[in-house]
Amino acid sequence: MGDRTGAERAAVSTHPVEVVTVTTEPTTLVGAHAPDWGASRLSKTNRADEQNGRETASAPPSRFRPLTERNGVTLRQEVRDWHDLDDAPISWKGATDAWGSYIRDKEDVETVFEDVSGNRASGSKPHRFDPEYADKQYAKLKDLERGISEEYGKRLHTAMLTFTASSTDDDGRPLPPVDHLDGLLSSWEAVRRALDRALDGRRYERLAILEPHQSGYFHIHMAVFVDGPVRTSTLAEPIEAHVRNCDLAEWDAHDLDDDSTVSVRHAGGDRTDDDSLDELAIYLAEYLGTYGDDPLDQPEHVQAANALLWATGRQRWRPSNGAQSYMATEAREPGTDWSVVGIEVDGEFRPADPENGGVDRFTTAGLDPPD
DNA sequence: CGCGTCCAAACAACGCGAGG
DNA sequence: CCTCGCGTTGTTTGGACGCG
Repeated sequence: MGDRTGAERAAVSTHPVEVVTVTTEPTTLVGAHAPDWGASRLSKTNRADEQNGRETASAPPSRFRPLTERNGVTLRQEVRDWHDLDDAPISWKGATDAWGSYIRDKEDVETVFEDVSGNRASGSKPHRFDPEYADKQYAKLKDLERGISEEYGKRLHTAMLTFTASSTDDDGRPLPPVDHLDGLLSSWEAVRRALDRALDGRRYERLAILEPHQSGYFHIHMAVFVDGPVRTSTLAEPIEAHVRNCDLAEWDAHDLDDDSTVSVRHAGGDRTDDDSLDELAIYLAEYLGTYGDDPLDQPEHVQAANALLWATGRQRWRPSNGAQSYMATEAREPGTDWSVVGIEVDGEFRPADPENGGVDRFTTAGLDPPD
């Protein structure tokens, strides 16, 4: 990883002027002047151009679809099509590029802070696409494994459920990716309810995660941890609920006899059974940190999928509350006496922009007639 | 009664900001 | 590196309820 970072830094150092410029306007970038930055920052997109230049030739048609064709979808300002009079979104490919710019700007800002200030002011918090964040998630996953296996002991059974949705319309045309994602999740309430009722009276936790397919479209993997034995037929109920309630879900993609749809394992049976849990960890870890330190080094379809999460604000991990408590990282002791810094607040301090609490968004409109 | 949705409260995530 | 706060959005949860 040191090599990659080194090469990256070297690349950055060849454009010192641009880097300095960036630090002066990190807020402008995501603020009111966002419409301009696509054009004014072409010089900054060198790395992306290299990658996209390679990918463009083989870019699937889906990348040229708009993010959504529906009204009332709230997305980041960065993926707004400012050339359109209506509030329409840009293409999937454009959104992926915008996501890449966002990632790159974060890196640049952090780097320059260290260079200029000299007093190690250190960069901002890592965003959720940073490998550091992925490391934390992986650590949390291991905490979940350990905690739940200790708690359930030999009774622990694990299951993996897979939920998919067709990424093409009736004519075989690739769907707008946000519409596909929303469609995929449209059955979520029913699925969760079905699972809860199917396992009524039994103790269980779950962790669902959105994972990109090779196409860049998402599917859902749900790990279920049950205190006691479970039949596959029991866990087929949430699958059935999904197919019933998700318009894009087809039965042929949810074969209940297929191990990839529903698989149950008795994790606590034998002595050398940590395999199944490790299998789960490895399985999920494939999408966490295996592509190196740089989010922009990840495969194109992973970046495209991340761009969707970024544009929509969707969260990738969907743990049950109980699972979440197992994943809680080292709760801070309230009794610890550490010298209280106490920011100079007492009502005096106010943020520069109290109006927006984080991300600028817009809502699509005028795309098609409402039902 | 099975199934699905609607709702509100509570919690967590996320992106921003600041300090030592 | 660590620690905070703030504001908005996303998600879980369980009760309630409508429907066939």
